[in-house]
Amino acid sequence: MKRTHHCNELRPAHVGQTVTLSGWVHSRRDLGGVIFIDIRDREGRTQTVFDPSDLPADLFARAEKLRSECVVSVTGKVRGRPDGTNNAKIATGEVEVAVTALEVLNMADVLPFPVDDPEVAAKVNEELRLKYRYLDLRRPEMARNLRLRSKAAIATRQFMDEQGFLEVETPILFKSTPEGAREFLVPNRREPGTFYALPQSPQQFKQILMVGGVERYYQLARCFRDEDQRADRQLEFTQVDIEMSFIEREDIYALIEGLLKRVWKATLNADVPIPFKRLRFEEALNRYGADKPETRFEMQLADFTGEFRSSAFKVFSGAVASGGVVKALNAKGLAGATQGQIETMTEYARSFGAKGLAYIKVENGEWKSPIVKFFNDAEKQALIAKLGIEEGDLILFAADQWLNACEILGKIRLYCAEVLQSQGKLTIDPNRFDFLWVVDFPLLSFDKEQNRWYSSHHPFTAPVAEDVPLLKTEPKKVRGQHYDVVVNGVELGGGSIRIHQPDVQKTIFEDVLQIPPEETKLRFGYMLEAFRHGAPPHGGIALGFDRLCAILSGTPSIRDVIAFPKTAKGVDLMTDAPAPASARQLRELHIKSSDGKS
RNA sequence: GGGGGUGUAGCUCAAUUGGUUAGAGCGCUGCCCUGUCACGGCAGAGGUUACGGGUUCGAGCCCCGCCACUCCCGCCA
Repeated sequence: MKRTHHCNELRPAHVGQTVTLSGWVHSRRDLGGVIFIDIRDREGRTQTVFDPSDLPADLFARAEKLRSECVVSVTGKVRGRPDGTNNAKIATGEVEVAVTALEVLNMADVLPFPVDDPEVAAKVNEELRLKYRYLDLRRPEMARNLRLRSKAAIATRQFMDEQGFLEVETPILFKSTPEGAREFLVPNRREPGTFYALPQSPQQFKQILMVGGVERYYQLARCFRDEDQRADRQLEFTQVDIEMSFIEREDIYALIEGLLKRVWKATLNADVPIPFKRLRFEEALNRYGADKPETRFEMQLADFTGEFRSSAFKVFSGAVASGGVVKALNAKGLAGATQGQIETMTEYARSFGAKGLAYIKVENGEWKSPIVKFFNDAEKQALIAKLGIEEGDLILFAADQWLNACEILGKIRLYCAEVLQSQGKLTIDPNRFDFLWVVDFPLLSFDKEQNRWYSSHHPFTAPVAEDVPLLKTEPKKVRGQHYDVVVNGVELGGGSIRIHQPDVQKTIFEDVLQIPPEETKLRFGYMLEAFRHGAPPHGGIALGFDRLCAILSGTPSIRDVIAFPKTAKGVDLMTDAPAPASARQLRELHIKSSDGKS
């Protein structure tokens, strides 16, 4: 037998038993006469003792040769530690195993980076961690993340099963639907010049499943998007994909609240209060400057459009005159912001097309600002009243079209919070989870360059029933039956009630989105046809499972909750994928590469 | 596609204004050590300063190029 107990199991109650532990050499302390070796497995670690007075010389000699991360199996007797030598840092710290037999299952080369010291290991260059991912995964932090992810997946499946959902797998080899994210194409060997595409999401299949009478579908679905990556975006990722028939928005809210409550309980033993708050899209932008508001701190935006409509400060009154708004934010206690910090904020504003960033520093009872000389008393009083201006505050302004002004200050709000946190002036409890729904999104957005409307979410989103008459007259005012679930400023997922009437869907495609009928037929014909054969009303949602796990694990990067993630350029540093294909493979696939490499 | 950051020993980092032989801790190797758990002590090895150019009497440091990683914008229906 290679193991009788795992390495986080032995307690004083086991004293006297003969046990066998298997695992990795976590650390070795060779005192010359006696050697202590901590054996580590995925559960924890246990100290073993090699005492030469009890051991054959050759066994002791082999123990002397062990080094970090060798794989061993040791047998010995559990005993209590001598007085004063307990180790309170580990769960097995009251006992040790007096070794009588050692089997070296495998030696290990010297490590490229340490895995035993959490503080050092956490700082190791990620490039190195990814190249030697198998070592990285041995670190307790990473092992914990994988375990958390597994627990979250199991809790999801149990909950969805209890709620009567069927897990249905949908194809990975799908058809290109050239709208939305760039897709990965897979050449078809059987017919030159034709391609599959990997799905960006199972969206169309899950709707078809509703037409197929499944009624309640879910899947932990792998999705693929060939877009540039971020800390929270990978080329391939997993979403909890859900679709239900005969429901309204409220049913989805209740389902997801129940699901997230279950997942948080199962993984962190945390109690998530439900129901979640709800914020209208417009309100989220007006108050937090984002459609995924971070609500764990206040610092809300205020509106001064009315107050500055006829201001002597032309930047503000001019913005209002051209249909824009004036918004402001009070970063309490940030009057001491450095020039560099102000510059960073100004860059945020510029990246949204603003010319600059107006601000007021309130220091020594004075308003220090290049613009305050343009303000009259009424304007100043309005600022004081609405923003609660006090000594030490930093006031920041955005004057622009509504969405832009909100988003500029939204970005700056988050940046200010970061700075205030680093200065110890703002504390955000890392164990606090602020869930909320963002609702009442506009169904459509206008693309100025192409002079046409496009779907804010996707073209299958149903309009709010009472807004349907506005579709052809005032598209801007039509609200979609769309909803996003947000936690701590992270968009965890989104979904909608779908259009199930073929005529409404056709109107959206052809009249509103102005996709030519023949193209509609080519791209979505099978869906429209399916909807003509008895499509139930339905709706659904997709949750970003990697993001969910990252939140649970308390890490900002989803790479830390994916066993084998890719770099920003889409490279797997361990396997070196992607790699050139052989000439023979290309020939079979009827592919000619134009880069000259193959 | 664009902007910012990083790259020095196996790992984490330092190196004054451009100035001697590029240092430290950990790790590694050897020796010593019977109660350590960040074991301790002594000694030692280990460097194309990512890479390619340039300026200079002299470059880890300045300039140009390039590569990798990373953060952000664009993009992500």
